[in-house]
Amino acid sequence: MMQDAKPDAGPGLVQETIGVITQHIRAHELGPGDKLPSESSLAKELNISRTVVREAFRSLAAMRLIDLSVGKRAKVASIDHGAMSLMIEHGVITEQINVQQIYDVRRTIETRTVTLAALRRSDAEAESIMRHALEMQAHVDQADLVMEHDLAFHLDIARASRNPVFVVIVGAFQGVSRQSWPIGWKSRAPGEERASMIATHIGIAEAINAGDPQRASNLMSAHFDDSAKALLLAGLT
Amino acid sequence: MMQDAKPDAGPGLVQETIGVITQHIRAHELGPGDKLPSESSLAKELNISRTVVREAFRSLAAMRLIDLSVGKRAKVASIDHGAMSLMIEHGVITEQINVQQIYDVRRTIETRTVTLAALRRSDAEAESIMRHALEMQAHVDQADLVMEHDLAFHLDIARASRNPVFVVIVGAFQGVSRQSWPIGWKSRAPGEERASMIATHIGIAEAINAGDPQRASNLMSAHFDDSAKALLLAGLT
DNA sequence: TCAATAAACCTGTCATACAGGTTTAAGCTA
DNA sequence: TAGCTTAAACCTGTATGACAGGTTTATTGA
Repeated sequence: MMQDAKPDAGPGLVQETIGVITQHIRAHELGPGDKLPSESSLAKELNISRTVVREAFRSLAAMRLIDLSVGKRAKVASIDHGAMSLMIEHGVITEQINVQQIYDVRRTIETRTVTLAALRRSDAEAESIMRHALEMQAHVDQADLVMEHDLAFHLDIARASRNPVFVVIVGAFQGVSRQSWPIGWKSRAPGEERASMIATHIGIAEAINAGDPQRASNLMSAHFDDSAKALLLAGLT
Repeated sequence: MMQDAKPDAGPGLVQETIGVITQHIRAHELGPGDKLPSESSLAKELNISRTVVREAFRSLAAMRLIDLSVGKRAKVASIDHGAMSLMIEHGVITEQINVQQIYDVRRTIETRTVTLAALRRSDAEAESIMRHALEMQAHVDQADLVMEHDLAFHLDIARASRNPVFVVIVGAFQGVSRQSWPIGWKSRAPGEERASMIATHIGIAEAINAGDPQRASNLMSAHFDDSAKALLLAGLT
């Protein structure tokens, strides 16, 4: 099926094996859910040890290109933001990225997703988005609930954009957002300021429901201006 | 230093070990270049086999959170688009993402990077961007050269935005762009159409150099409209 | 003091083994 | 013969031990 991997010192056997596997997916036009060869069969075929194949599989699983589970064969995976989440978190932890930069990216992406959502959303999507906004309002006293519905709100909007790349990117930022969110929340005074922040979410949901991309986009942009400012006031560079 | 990993069947030893290592980076505030414990010492410390530690290291290396090299200890890595490139490519190959969707994301991101570049670029950056545009013009007969300078042009603009997240995202799309670029190029008639496409790049470079974010952004947006249309005409969904 | 050399350490790969989980095949029953 | 049960075959997760190089550290000799 596939040729032997050359015993090349350069990239390393594992790296080459990763290449062989991705090539295999390409060549056989595998899609999500399709099964890959077993570790042992690959090892025999490529004349390498199972150790190497395993490390290649692990690498691909780390990038979420394949799914592993015990006893069963590896499967081609659906796209998912898990790996990208970790990368972003790592960038923040090692101080290569700061929170303001993330908010700039989020604003850029999400003013687009909200525009597309207003144009393309299904009725069910519009309703789900609105529901999250209303839940935020209903539980304004429970920060954790507000946060979860806030995150779900933004992710649902990305989904309604019908572009999976936006979904992945928005999802990828949720990990770090979970950490900075409480800071922004605390920096807003209970009462007026918090209510206004939630009102903006409801306004966005209404604009999406009304199919008004311009208004949705303006509100989203204002929301991010506001959030970035709140974090800045709280001392988050 | 760290506690034993519980023999939990749930996430698996490797997954847990990945957690331990990222926690270690966090706890010790390690930055890019800092060294991690050796495989054997980690294995002994966590009472697990070196096999497990190795697979955890490989996973982190696949996500580009750490760098491995033979003989030397693993180091914390700088952010880099390698893993995200593979993820995107995988999404395209498995038909979970199409080229038009990628162009929408690129347009969204790059109308922002070009705006920031016009505001923040150093003189050296403005010059480098312009140079790539001029090289495209100078080698209009050699498609591969035009493409490489085109890609470098866009990446340099992202760098000039001074936001590493944009750089990673733009870089991540270059892999797939390399595959669709020739299609778009061929769909443009030699002479007028190709010259006009390159002229747009020069116009963008000029706008960045002139510090005119509005014009830069408009030109970039027009460029992506044009490119997406060219690919559509060539039959690329 | 400094440079050459040896020792200690480290990663990459291999072979083997075994405990479970999963799929497949065989066999048995009705 | 159809359907269910059970055993065999297969597969992944983890452990152990081994050895070839590459790298760092310590030693030694001038």
